[in-house]
Amino acid sequence: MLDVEGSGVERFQVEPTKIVTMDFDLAMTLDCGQVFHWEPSGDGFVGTIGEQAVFVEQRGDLLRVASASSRWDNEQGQDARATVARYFALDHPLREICASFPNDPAMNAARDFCRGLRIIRQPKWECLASFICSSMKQVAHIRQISHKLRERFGEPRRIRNEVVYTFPSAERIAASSEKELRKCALGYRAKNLLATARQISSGDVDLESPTQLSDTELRARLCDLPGVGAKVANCVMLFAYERLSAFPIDVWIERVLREKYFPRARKLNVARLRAFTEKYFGSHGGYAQQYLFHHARKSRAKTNRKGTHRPFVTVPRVR
DNA sequence: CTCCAGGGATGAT
DNA sequence: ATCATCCATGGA
Repeated sequence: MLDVEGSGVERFQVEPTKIVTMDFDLAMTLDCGQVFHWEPSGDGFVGTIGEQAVFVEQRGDLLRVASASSRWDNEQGQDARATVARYFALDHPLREICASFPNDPAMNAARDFCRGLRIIRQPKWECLASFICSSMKQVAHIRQISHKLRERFGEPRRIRNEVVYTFPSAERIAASSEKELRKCALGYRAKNLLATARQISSGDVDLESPTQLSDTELRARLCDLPGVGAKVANCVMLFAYERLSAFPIDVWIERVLREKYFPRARKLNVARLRAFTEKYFGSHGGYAQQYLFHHARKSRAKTNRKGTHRPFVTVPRVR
């Protein structure tokens, strides 16, 4: 396994600094299913932003930040605050964004529930790879896959007496094999992740260049990649390309749309739902989607499939 | 144990 | 163009 002590990479700690925030809820932002690798540490969280290991802790409107990285990665030193502020999109006008949401009961409930949730700016490859692995997986298991990929193929970073791992580059994944990837519980997704990594590492596809493409063109480019369909493409557009109108439709959102916006409707295929979401939720549809998603997931968790509360607590059977 | 999950690719109507 | 199946895996 990887030996942090003996890896030969010198590291240093940046002094903890503070960031003043407004309309930001760190825990909810990290727990809403848009990103999969942050872990609780003390009263905050540890994770990586690109190649940097980061600790973040929220106290009211204050964010305490500490970071560590390899020496040559961070010559400029104290820009951890700028890195964190950009990653968490603290510059998004959240008040205005929420005010732009449509005024209906489901949306209002979600907006109230998700106060302070921000759509973050993720590294493109990391986001793309994570969502290729997300197909037919629960959030908890995507987190497990992310962790295994990092542990096996990423680089260790020490932060606050803990070890976190960077997300492996496309080159590193491409140099792997389907067999190795399957050890990370990827199942049939291994083939897609490997094929996409190869297209990127070969230079055939550049994730950084298409930033000036239209949403439609960017979506088409992403859908050319193995394992990427409309849903995954929209997630990557929203979470990594800052296309805030992208509206991923997964099983949760489809359920919300059917129940809250089309109760008792026949002939409701995905195409019709898409037409509706694009005109109804507008230019910040991605934010609206994430609020609806998180609210549905967190409030449905304790109820059964019929949406009614369980009449009694189930007791584990003693064997 | 059973159910189902931030779907996509493929082949059948 | 729409619809049905299969694909692996493990958390709840």
